[in-house]
Amino acid sequence: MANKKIDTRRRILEATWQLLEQHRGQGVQMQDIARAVGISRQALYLHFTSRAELMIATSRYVDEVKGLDDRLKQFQTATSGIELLEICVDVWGNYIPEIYGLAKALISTRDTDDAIAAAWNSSISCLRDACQEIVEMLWREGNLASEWSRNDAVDMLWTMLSIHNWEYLTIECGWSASKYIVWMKALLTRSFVANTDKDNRSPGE
Amino acid sequence: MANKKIDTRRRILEATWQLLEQHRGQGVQMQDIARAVGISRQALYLHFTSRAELMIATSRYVDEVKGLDDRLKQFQTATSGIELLEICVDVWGNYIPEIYGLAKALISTRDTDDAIAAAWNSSISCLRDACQEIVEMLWREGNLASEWSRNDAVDMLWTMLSIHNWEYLTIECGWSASKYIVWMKALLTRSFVANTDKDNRSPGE
DNA sequence: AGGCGTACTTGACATGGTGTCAAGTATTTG
DNA sequence: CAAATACTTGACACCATGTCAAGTACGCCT
Repeated sequence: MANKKIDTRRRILEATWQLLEQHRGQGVQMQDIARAVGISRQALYLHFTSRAELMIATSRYVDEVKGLDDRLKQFQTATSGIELLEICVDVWGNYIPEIYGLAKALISTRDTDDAIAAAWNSSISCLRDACQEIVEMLWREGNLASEWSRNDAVDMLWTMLSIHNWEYLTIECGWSASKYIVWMKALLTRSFVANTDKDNRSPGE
Repeated sequence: MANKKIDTRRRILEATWQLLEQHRGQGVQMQDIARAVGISRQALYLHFTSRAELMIATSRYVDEVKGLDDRLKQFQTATSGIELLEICVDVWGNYIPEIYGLAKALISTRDTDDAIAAAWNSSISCLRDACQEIVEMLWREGNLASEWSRNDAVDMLWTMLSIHNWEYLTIECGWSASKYIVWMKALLTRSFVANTDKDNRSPGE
């Protein structure tokens, strides 16, 4: 069958992902990946020209399999900016644990590899888009907290949702993934939404 | 003079810091440091047993020279939790640009080197302490936004002030250091302080 | 069955940065 | 003068990535 090569390629991608997740993106060598697949180290280079390319391909593979894009489509069910914000934190907060290792590996090498930096940016651009949508919707409703310009709000919201912040809270502070979701929602709602609960401030201020 | 070695050591630390800042903590090799000092690469090992030790020593040197600890002593002038929070963001926001390169270098190697991880942690522990103080003071005044437990608030506040967030906003989003300070203050005040401006909620809820 | 191509193996070797070692040198100090 | 100090130089080991050449195992086609 002509598909043997394609099949091996897939097994490499799968193994790479698994290993990265298991080791939180650190200390995974070409050696280890080859061993996990059951082929020689050199054979990896028959499928990917370099470690960087393998990483990028893995990122694309995971995008396909896990589909953050698709998940964010749940957005279409939202009827308000606040709801949009909450769905986004839900989706994102549930997504991160599945790709954390890979993400960490990409992030730590992007400083030295432009191709990886580009791959990473394109892979999370949909999060940035989501932030934009949220801010836009809040603003249209007059619910964007008054002090924020729309651009600044997008920047800040996007920064708040960075994987690093998830890492600090869950790994360093020991929060569970669901605790992260609950409190990140609370923080973002307080920070970006003008009218919370009974609290009725005039948007003028 | 018996101080020649000590003097060289100081020049190495200074050069290391300079180079790290210039290159944002990336791609600085032992080679480059030696060249900057005007000694041979091997001579570095007469002063520091490894790259990691040099990094740690540099971190301590910068701590001494720049003294985040001391700067945070301005805290004693604060009369309210809100003021404390604002001073903290001021001090921290003005401090980060001076140590960003070094911090980035430490952060990126701490995953693989326990000694560096420990050094980094101890070096920013005073920030964590400051967060604790702020939350404590807000809470005593009844100004800690009601939904937060004190521990969770400290975790979240500390996360918000991470260097990564500064990096995202200034380097990726192009914000100036002072814009960071202004908006980070705005965000944190909105997020953690119960009574902003004319808004007078009972602290009970 | 014979021949061919694909997918892989094996061993060797280049590269680049870190770290070590031994021998040598220049300057200072008692 | 002699010994100690601070450094130089050249060589080499280590480790992960990446390359190369020669060999092998297997399926497929006629």
